[in-house]
Amino acid sequence: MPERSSLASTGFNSVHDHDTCVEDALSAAEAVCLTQGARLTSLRRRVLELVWQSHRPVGAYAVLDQLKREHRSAAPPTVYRALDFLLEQGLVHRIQSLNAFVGCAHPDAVHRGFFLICTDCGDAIEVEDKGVDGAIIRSAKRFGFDVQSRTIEAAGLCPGCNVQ
Amino acid sequence: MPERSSLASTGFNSVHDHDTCVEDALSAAEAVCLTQGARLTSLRRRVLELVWQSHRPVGAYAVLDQLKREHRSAAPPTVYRALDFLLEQGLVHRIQSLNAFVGCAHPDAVHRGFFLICTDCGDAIEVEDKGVDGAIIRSAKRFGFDVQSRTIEAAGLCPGCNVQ
DNA sequence: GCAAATTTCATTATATTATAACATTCTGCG
DNA sequence: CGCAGAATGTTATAATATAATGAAATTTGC
Repeated sequence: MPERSSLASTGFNSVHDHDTCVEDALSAAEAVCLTQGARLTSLRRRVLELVWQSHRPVGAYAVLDQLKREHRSAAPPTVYRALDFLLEQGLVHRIQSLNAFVGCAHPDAVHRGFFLICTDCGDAIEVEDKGVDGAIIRSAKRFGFDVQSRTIEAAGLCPGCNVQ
Repeated sequence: MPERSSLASTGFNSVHDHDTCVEDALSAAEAVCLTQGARLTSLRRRVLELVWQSHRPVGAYAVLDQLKREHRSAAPPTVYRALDFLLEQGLVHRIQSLNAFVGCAHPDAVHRGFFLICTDCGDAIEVEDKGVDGAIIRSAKRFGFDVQSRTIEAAGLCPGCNVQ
């Protein structure tokens, strides 16, 4: 049974303070929504913030548990609707192999990233790599397959957890 | 709501008869289990067969619905235990983006395949491509990340469904 | 400003996917 | 046979996600 309320941060890929990351992400989100004419309501903003409070992918119900503390009416649809909005805007990603969500590291740029997920500490980093995407597209083309979206997730050990 | 009992085949990548594929897969499964000293019981064999009766990924409960027709005591653990066994033996794969399962096209060989999943007809094909895997490994190495398993799934339109 | 239209959110219920826990049966083997 | 371990039966429940309906808030057009 996975723990459901671990929103603490570790961040094996941190280059700077995590709180700063979250602030940056929220600012970027405001900008994206302004550009798109999308409404980043306080509820949606708060959900984004909760997702961002960890480098780890967090489950919808872990977010819900947090949200309930300050928002009595919060229920599953509350969180799922907010997450759907954030997914649409490209502000969060879904990690299919974990049924969990993580803040998007590059919400303003078009990107085709993938995830490295540490099986030990649970942290996930989003990696940009045209090579991976290109290889998939080329491979698909050989079958006449028109790729529209990708799910690329690698599980393993991050440098911090991979001690000898 | 996805239909739960559509075990019919279409197979956009078929090079030969699908029934033959299933027979081949079952024979290969027997061989693999013999080699591994694993017990392909009639229940497990039947679950593998049900999974194979479609090129489409099938949900555990769709398999269960079928299984119940001939096996009154079948319950969720029945199917999940059989699927776990088949996954361990590399005889089926899990499609994370669909919470579904599909027969492995190459159960006897070590492989690092990925999936092309048609959003229209639902068919999935398993593609072998060292380039994709290599690109991921290289990318991970730059972060000092040790990759142990991958989930690579591309959704889009297969040639049959991608008509102009 | 104000009413209509639209979007967002609340609320309740339920669907879908997956596992826990323990009992029973089966199988291989000495 | 009779034991040990594996496989399956059985019941219950956990974890994830959505349906459906109505109320409230926000935007839009006038």
